[in-house]
Amino acid sequence: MPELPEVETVRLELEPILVNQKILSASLVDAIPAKKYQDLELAIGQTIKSVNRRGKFLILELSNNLELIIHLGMTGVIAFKEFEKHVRVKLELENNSLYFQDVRRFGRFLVVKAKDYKSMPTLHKMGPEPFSKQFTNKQFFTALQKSNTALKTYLLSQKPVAGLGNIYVDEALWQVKINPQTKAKDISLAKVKRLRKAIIEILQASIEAQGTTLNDYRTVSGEVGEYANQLNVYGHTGEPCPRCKTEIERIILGGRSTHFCPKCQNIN
DNA sequence: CGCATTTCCTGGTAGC
DNA sequence: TGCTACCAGGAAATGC
Repeated sequence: MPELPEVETVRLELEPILVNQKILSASLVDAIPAKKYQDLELAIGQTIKSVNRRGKFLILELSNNLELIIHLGMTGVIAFKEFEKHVRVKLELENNSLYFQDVRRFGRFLVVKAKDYKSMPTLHKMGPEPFSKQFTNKQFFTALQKSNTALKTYLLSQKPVAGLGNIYVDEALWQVKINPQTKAKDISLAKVKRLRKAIIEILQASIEAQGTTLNDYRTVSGEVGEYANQLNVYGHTGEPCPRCKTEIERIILGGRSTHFCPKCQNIN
């Protein structure tokens, strides 16, 4: 499930291939629901000026003050070769063709006016990038103070910081020994500082491993991400905690699988 | 408005 | 072999 490290891995591969290439055509194949594939015809004839990322969204800057927004959802994969099944978009470029595959249709591929994200509430209200100077201890603490929700659930909202999904939230909270059910506003400043640091370090380490492949995620060149080998709690239900050997528990929080060590991450 | 819950979607798999 | 039931989760939609 692509989160920030997986999307950044894809971005790093796309950037040198796409920048300064013109989009010659855009075709949709079984691209349903239509709402997730809007206005691609506006990209035809435009040149890709830059390949950026905001949280889990890829944002391709086009020459006519438009942006091509791509979200991989759960099963989105981008490549420069044909897929056998589940292709939704083909972009013909000058030097090659980009294909977007999405088995479960959670992904999006659409053109919007630059910086106009009103129709995309998550992107519109997204917190700072974790590697930016805007992501500070003060900002993070202030953001968390605003929410009465379980910390894990609030982190998944993308509001306090961008890019975290189910895997990296569980990993970061285990790293700093915070119970995922703790209310966001109850986290002390000292713990917020450690959590901020852990988030940055874990995301960085995963980018270096080209992300986490559990099932569908692939890099643009078709490789798997190797960070799955470094996960401590996600998907490790019933296995011993790498720190204290207590069995890792799995609960449902905000409708999502949540993995944690009941001893290390005891409610305080 | 905040927060909780439900919905979308399909392949893989467990159980029979 | 084939059927049903269930699970995975990011973001949007809906409900309260």
